[in-house]
Amino acid sequence: MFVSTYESAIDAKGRVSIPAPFRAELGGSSRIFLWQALDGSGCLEGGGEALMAMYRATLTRLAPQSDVRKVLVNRIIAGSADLKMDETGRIKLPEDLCKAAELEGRIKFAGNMDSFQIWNPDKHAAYNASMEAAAASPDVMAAFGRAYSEVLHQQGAGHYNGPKLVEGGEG
Amino acid sequence: MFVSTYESAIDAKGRVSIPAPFRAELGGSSRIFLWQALDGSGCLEGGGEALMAMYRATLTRLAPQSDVRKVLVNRIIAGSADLKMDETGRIKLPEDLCKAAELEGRIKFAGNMDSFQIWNPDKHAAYNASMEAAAASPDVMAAFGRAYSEVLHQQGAGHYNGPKLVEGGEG
DNA sequence: TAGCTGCCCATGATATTCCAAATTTACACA
DNA sequence: TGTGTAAATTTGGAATATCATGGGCAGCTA
Repeated sequence: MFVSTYESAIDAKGRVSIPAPFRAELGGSSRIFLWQALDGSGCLEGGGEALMAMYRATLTRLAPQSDVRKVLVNRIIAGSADLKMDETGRIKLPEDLCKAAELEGRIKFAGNMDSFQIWNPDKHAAYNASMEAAAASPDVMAAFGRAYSEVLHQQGAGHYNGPKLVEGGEG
Repeated sequence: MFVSTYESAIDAKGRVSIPAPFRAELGGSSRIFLWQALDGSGCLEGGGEALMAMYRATLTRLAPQSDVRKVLVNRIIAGSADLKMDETGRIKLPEDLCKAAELEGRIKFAGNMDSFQIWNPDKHAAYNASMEAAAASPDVMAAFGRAYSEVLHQQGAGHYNGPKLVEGGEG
């Protein structure tokens, strides 16, 4: 799982180092997909072959000529850059994606569970601030609590059954 | 899987280079099929032998004299150009398909999972814009979220059971 | 014979790979 | 707890390979 936030820099050639913990999450593959986040937040979203395989399976479930599928295929499949990390774990960010997300100089990598995000640092700070404010809302915590309970029931017949649930990965 | 979007040019002889990543996706075969997209979007759709084999199997499942089968055979089988890439990965676009899709000068190759599309750049930009607007719709994200959950459930029997869910493939 | 087509090579631009230095982080030992 | 050593990671830059594209030539077709 992609966790935590890291800062990195774009060098003169447009290359950026993927944070080492995120690289480990890619499972040895050096292929990375990047696209503009669908929510209009202005960041890029990215993942590896595993995520793209999941998305492919997801999109295949949607009706072939449906508007929803067309939109998602356009944004995620056609809209993705298909990149390859070099030996030292760097990728070259495509010009158009940099422009779309206003990336220049330094950038932020933010974990997003199955995927990660790439942010303009200023935008990320603003986003963080809005999230911090929203987190105080009782609705948020209530929804979280309900979902958490459901998962507990589903997994262990109502009881927590070990650290495996949250640790997730091997070393 | 055909992913990402690439730009290419039609040269004086009517030739276009297939983007190298798409060539790789054709699995060594130099045979390419091209036809007008069925959805009326005005682009061409194309693929290799693998896709055509899938289509053949699909069409064979339909009742022999059914209208549906006739229509699809007419559009996809009879309507296809059967092209061969040269040594440098180029094909010659047939006149009629160029005219139908208004291709001239520069064109766009857009990945479409199992197939790819060929677009007039202006039309593609307009299509992208409409897709981007539609992507913001809550309905689209909701449909995507539901389908994604279903895939997760299918793979993990409804509970989170470690990183396998996102690793998905072989190493 | 003229035009089209397929095949070949040349070339510039771009991207990828490789090498090496600098910085940071982790670890062991005092 | 502080310090030194080792490892890993992040950088910078250059060499190399790949790719898109233009043009030439021979053979086929009309």
